[in-house]
Amino acid sequence: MACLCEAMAGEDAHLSPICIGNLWIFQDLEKEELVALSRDAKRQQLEKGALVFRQGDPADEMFLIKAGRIRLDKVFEDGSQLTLDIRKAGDFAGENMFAEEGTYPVSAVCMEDTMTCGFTRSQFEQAVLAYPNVGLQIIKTLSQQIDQLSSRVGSLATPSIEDRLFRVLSNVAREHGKTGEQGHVIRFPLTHEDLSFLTGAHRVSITRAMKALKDAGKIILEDKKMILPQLSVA
Amino acid sequence: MACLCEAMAGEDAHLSPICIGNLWIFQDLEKEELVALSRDAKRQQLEKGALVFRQGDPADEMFLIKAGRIRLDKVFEDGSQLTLDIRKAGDFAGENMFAEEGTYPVSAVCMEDTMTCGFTRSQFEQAVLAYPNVGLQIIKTLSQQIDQLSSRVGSLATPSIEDRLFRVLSNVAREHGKTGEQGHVIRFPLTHEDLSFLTGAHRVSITRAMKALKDAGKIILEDKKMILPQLSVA
DNA sequence: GTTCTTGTGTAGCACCTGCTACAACCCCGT
DNA sequence: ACGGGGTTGTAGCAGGTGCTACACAAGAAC
Repeated sequence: MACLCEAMAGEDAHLSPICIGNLWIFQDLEKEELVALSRDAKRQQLEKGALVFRQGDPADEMFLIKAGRIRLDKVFEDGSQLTLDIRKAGDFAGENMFAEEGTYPVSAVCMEDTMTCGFTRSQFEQAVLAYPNVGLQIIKTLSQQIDQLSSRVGSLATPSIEDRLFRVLSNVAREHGKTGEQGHVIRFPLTHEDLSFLTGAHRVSITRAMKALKDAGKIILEDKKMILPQLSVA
Repeated sequence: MACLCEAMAGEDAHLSPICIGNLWIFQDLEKEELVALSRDAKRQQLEKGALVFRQGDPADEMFLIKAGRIRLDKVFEDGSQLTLDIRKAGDFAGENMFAEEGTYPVSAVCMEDTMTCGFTRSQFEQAVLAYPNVGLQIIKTLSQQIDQLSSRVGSLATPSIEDRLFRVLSNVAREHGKTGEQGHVIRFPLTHEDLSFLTGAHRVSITRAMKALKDAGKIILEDKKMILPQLSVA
């Protein structure tokens, strides 16, 4: 099935091969349904730094990331900020719309130029009711997210910043990294400030910990890439 | 509908009013279906300290907590231990069985004498396929869990133990507490060791932080209950 | 090139936390 | 009443972390 996104983005865009048309979640939908969903989906092109949605906004839409990378930031009552997750092309953002409450608990910030494909809650609910297997697929996806979040909770509970940082980097590498000869490789830049929001640690402490990890050989910096040699097994 | 659990547990048991028969998740099931599910469900009575399931065990069953309280513990590669969540009567445990992998990522420990009602993955999948709305309900539940976990990630990112502890207690109070005149009240005992596993902090640091919170008037200890006065609004 | 911005590295200090050790306490069963 | 196990509280020390301030490097904009 032809993907409308390609037509919109142009030929030069690096789109995720995953389109609503061939997305595994919708594998059981009938052709007419797919066409309908695909037609109604709202495409959006956003450049680096733009917000897909803002924490506190009413949540009635969910986004498939066609290209780019999105950071999920949460600001707490005391003003502290934290990055809960980083999503890549093929992932979702805004799945919180399933909950009844109706506001996004985080802000979605584009870390790169990004293209999204949006669906409303009602579109999804109709799809689930018509094709129960769609529901099962989503349930599995959400379960996996819970697993990831649990592991993230574990990372943050580590007292030592160095260990904490390494765990966070390992998670990022597993999610976004490609497995090279030397281990997992993170191919996009993460500033020390980014990492401080991911670990909940002070920026300067990150610099210290990074130096320690480099000296210990646990990470290798090349160009703008980061290599985690010890992660080859996991 | 009569609840088979009551017959099993006896009249004196303090059961959750929520039974598989009247559980909101299954509100749309036909009577025969309910009877079938209810009949096939495996009841289990466990005393304090017992394990419902163990981290690493193959996960093909999910448990509705009829009575009691269950702690979800995770042990990490480095040996450190952490309590990810506390579930009460009416909640689920083991929803990770939805993910494909097939092993529980945590251990479920009974904090009190507990009664559970177990369902297998296939039972659930059949129910979802037959009654799509069941799938929607589960999706919403899982979404809410993701929200909770996110807030937990935020709690653990706080550098100050005192703040971290207070956030953790607030979460527990919101989940398990009853709203009294003075604010939220936690009615079951939590040892400092329990709290250290919940916050990822040293036991002695918990004692220090508890003292500070008491002195600051943020928490009040009475008998075995804990009162959070400032949480009246949230 | 120059300037501005953003990111990185270093230094030093106050404070907090982890850790060990031990004392006091409470509850429970004998 | 008397132990005994588990829980809570106190003390002191070493080390790590947060924080501020500043110097330096890299890259973008002009």
